[in-house]
Amino acid sequence: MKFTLEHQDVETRARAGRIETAHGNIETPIFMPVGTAATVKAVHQRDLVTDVNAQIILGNTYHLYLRPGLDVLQTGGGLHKFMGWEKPILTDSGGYQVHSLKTIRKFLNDGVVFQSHIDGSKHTFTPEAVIDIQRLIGGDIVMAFDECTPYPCDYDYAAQSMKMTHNWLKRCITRFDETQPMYGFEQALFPIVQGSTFGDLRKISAETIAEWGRDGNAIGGLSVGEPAEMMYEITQQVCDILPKDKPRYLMGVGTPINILEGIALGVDMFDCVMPTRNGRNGWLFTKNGRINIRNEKWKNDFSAIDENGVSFVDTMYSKAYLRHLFAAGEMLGAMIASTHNLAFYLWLVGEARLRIVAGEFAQWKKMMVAAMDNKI
RNA sequence: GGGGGGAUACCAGAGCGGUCAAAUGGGGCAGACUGUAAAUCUGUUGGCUAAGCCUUCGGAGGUUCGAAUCCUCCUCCCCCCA
Repeated sequence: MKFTLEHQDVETRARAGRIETAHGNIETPIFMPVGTAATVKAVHQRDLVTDVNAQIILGNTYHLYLRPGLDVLQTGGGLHKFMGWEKPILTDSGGYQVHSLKTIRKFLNDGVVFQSHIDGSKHTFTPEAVIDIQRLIGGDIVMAFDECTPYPCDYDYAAQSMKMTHNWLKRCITRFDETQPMYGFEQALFPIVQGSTFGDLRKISAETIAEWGRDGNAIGGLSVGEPAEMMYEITQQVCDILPKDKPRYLMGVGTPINILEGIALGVDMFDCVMPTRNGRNGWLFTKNGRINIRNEKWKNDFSAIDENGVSFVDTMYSKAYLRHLFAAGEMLGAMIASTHNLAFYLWLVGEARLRIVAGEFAQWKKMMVAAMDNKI
């Protein structure tokens, strides 16, 4: 994997770059649709390419390990082949499940045991196992095993958790470097900065992660409920420590405004379930703010879903029609909304890139944040 | 012609003397959602000058301290037998 920094904004820390992978290039800043279980929910792989303009998507170690399982994935030739997706894939390690499945997991001395949310069976995830699984899944970028700490989080817990994540990282790197990819193309391992909301811990963690000199670096443990300003503050602090010549990935972020702010702080990669999950729940993101398409006010509004939208669904269907689909519980509603939201997110980061290159990012960002910061 | 059952809020449907402005679903309205245990979850759903009051359980009258609940008549629906 190779990262080239192409433009550095002068007014902000924003940058434009290019990541080269075996499955094609990624122009940064980029948003990566989340496809946990070998599907970006409610969106065809074809539409992700032709309409959403996705350049890379996510998969999830924990979920894919449980279903379809490693045998199927290996026999199917890895995740790309299995799901019919030829562009890059990043797999999350299961570190987020350590956080979100806290009621059905326990820490062990050398990892975590999960009780499957599907059938209750027990499965042990060590750093080594997580690397082995990600080798088998075959993502272009794989993530180190970490604990995504909750918010709020007391200092002692955060410090201890950070130490554990650093320890796990060392073991992940050892395992990664002593094993080979299984499908004939290169994989890259990204470590993850933790430290919760504590500046001194974040500093230690960012420096520790930077020293490993991996192909890219991630910031985890944010967007878990803390105020946005706190998230920005930590992101800035960490970005200033992480190497400039490697991509920076802010995990799990966020709203369109979060993403613009993140770009301004020097983040290159983002992912979030919001465009798809909120889309399935009737929430649309637009340049002028967000709308809840289920609201009665759209009942007789036959105007395009998004007159200025870049997706084919935006002008093909009306608000009244989309509202009807949600009211009727028709699955096409979720598909249209998800496609729209993802296309908007990808447009947003693509436009940000153009503005960075043109030297007008700061001004454009200010205008966009003001325009999007409301409910229509 | 004879016998029986029933009418409850937007819909369906509990309740069968006071603890009933009335269970529960559905529908309606609104909200939440940030490395996906989510096509999920939550709130709300008679009115008002709102810790109280007013009008509601097919219609009219009655019994009772008190009626959606008991009685009488009326209207309308459904089932069974001829």
